[in-house]
Amino acid sequence: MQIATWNVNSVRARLERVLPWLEARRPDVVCLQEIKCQDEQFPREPFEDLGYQIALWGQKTYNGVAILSRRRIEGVVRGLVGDGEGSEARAIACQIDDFLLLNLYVVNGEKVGSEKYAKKLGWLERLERTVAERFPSSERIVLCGDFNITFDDRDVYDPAAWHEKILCSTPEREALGRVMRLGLHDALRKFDQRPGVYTWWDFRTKGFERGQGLRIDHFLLSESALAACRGVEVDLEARGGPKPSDHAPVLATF
DNA sequence: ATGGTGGGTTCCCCA
Repeated sequence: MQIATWNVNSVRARLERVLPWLEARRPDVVCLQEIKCQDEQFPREPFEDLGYQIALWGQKTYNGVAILSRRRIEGVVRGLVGDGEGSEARAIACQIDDFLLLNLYVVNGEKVGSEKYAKKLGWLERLERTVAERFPSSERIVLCGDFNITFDDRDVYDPAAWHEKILCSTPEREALGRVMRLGLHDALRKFDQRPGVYTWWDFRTKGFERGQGLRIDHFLLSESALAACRGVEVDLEARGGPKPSDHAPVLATF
């Protein structure tokens, strides 16, 4: 079983990259973030034609998350504990086989100390409550998506330049750490301890062309899921070529 | 220190 996560930065704008990629890689499950469309605007047919069921929580213009699965999707839950009417579409959960899956698009936070930064920390607190209440660590838990947080300097191309900047600040890392402490493990680090594994590169600075990226897309697994995990791979090829997303897909094999 | 690009919307926001 292979599960992928990919911030596609608009599913409609990315169709010509995502569909051939699905045909080539054929992952069983794909968690998409930033689909940037409402439910009724989601291009269902081409995915269904490839054999995928779809669970989604769309939103106009911003955010939006979707789960594609070749295996039966059960028990779909949108949002986090404490989400109200009008909450942003940033989280969707379901069960597939014996995996409890939570697909996340964490608030970016813009700038340390900003209003959006405070919102990010508040959202992460609700993520912590959600995992504590709905994702018992005794189960096979898979949290994946765009966390918009690096774990440590190995995830950052220029740690000095990014020191205490957004995506790298101590309060963000500690907030994510409190989620991890509920019994989750950073799956990539089971297989690769080296610095320089990145999943996102800024368009504006031509980050990918310069090899300047950050690792902010993660697979966080409970103990039993981690034990079943056989590998985690970033597909760099998908970040190159015409009209790419600014994120590469990450695949976990079980 | 600033702005660069890219996506979606609507005359600008978000990343």
